[in-house]
Amino acid sequence: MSRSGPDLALLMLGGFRSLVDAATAELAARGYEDVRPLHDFALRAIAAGADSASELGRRMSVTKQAAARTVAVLEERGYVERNADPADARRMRLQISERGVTLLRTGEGIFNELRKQWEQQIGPAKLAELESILTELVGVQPVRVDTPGWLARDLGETI
Amino acid sequence: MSRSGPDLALLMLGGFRSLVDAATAELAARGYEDVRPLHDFALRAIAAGADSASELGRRMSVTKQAAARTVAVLEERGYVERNADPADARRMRLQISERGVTLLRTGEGIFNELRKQWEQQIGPAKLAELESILTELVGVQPVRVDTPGWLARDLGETI
DNA sequence: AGACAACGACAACTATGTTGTCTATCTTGG
DNA sequence: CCAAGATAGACAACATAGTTGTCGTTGTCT
Repeated sequence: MSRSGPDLALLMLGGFRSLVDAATAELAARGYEDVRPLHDFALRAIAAGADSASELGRRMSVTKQAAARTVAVLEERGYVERNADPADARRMRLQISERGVTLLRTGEGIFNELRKQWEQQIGPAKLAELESILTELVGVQPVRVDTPGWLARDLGETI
Repeated sequence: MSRSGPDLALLMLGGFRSLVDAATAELAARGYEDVRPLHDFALRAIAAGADSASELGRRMSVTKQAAARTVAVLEERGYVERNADPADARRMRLQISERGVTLLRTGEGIFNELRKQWEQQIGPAKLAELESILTELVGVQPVRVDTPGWLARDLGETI
């Protein structure tokens, strides 16, 4: 009780990490060893309509150069495809590959399983309350995921 | 309602970022422009008893080399002092400087203010509930802060 | 005394970000 | 209808984290 401000921040970081670490480890176990959380977020942004590197950069609040490099990695690993845009010769249209789609589905499934585990741990009412309070505080606007670094690391091994 | 697993993770990330971004910006405004969240965490670990680079590395779940570099930065910026340990010639004893102490105090105050803002926004009962639920889920064990990258970035400018 | 462990330093590498510059291409307004 | 400006993507240089591996010095323990 009477927790301090810093503790509150750390609690939320802990919750986030707890989920993301577990999800990353599980993804690795299912054969997606080359995926970092950052890649998942980028892929989601592409799925949500960021169909060019520059646009992806905007959505992730990152420079287009950084976005282009993330795209290059994703392409190299077979999660997205880049095709020339027939309507605009400057652009390379991004498309999620089949492998990318199954990755997204798998990731979503894993997160949902983790959420279910939490639900069993504390009960549906409390989980709903947690989500409701967080939503009230953080808002419903999309969270910025311009989150380089540890989000980008392979956390599975370090546990 | 019926939020998904990924959303839950993002909500907690959002909450954490919201606090940390605001705190970093406020610290910068108060004259601590060269401080990243990572530095604050490291300083707290040193204050909590990590009095050598290797020990700091252990506490932050990071290699001693990485810890030594963080220490070097903190020393360069005047937040910690390194003195030869009279009892062990291999070690450099870490001590938080006066400036470091005031930084820690200031940071703590800012986080507490932010927490108070949240309290006013949603009411003390809900905040207590939030903390209680998170504690139940995340546990009381210290959260690992081996969090390179965006935690280390100067988030104040990018808002 | 000798074997082993630990501290801190150095070097090389990875991953992600940034700014700045450049070319090619689109768009728009006089 | 063409010149000026905006935008897409690429390249290069650099910053800030992290990692592994190696090494010399110093403690510790049998």
